[in-house]
Amino acid sequence: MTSNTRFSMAVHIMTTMAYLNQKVSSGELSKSVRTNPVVVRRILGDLNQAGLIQAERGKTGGFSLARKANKISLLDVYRAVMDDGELVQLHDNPENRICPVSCKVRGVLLKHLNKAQSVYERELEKATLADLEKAM
Amino acid sequence: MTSNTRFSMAVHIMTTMAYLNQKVSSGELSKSVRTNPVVVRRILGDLNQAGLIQAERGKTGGFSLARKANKISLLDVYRAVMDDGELVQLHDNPENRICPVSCKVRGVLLKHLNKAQSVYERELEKATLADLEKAM
DNA sequence: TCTAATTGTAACCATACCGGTTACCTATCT
DNA sequence: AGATAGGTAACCGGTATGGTTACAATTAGA
Repeated sequence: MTSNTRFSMAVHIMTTMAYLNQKVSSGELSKSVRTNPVVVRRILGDLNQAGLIQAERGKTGGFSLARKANKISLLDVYRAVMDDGELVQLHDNPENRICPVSCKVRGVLLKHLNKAQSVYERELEKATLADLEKAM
Repeated sequence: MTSNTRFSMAVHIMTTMAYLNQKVSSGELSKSVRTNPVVVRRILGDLNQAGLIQAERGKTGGFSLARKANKISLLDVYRAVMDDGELVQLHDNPENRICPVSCKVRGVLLKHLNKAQSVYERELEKATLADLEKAM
């Protein structure tokens, strides 16, 4: 394991919600994703905190989208679910002060990575749950 | 751990090689990265297989860039070092055949992820080791 | 020919993280 | 009160990662 497929599952969950277009329980969603309801609820918790869904407790409880599907982008979902949204990590070994490269590389590399991530995110922003739902 | 910082280390290593502009041993490189020489050699192995560097064995052995620094992009390094170059993984739970979303989401999502990754990589392609080396 | 320095690998380890699972509390409707 | 749902904490097994040790293979040079 270790690959972090939460974003993929979150999109699956959200698309299912957009598709059904009514209140859904974590149990039902877990059947579509084919995993444990607790796993689904954990992800739904993040989506809820991000304000992308509404959660109702108690009997007859369940989850529904907080906005129309065409107003929720893949980037919204990505940000809600990925704690550290960095696609690529820097190594964090201590600097070797007598080596200029050791002191400066990461800063310079980070700028390029940030730019790349920015265009990546702008791409995710273009697609909405409505786009996905239409393709189902 | 578990974050996969090999790309960052590889860029560090390659930039150091561009900066010094002469044959370097894994021992020297490891001092700049501040890690174990074996870790450096493992990464150098990938870079070598990708044809980005040349390795010489034996006493007086060491590593040098296979091309000029302005002909090696960050994407070259990324591809050399990341086995599975996918920035984001799909979950691989089995499909629920009676649910259209379960059957189709991943395919549709994958298209968007591929497009996003494509622009990400095009961005990495723009920067070369020469650009990084100049900033040291 | 012998020695020293270096690359190339295999093996092993501790750590961290992930998704799955169980268990239980809380909230809410009937 | 009972049933059904969300919310969360705790724990587990599997696995990837970077670090480390050890050692074989290669090569230059005394």
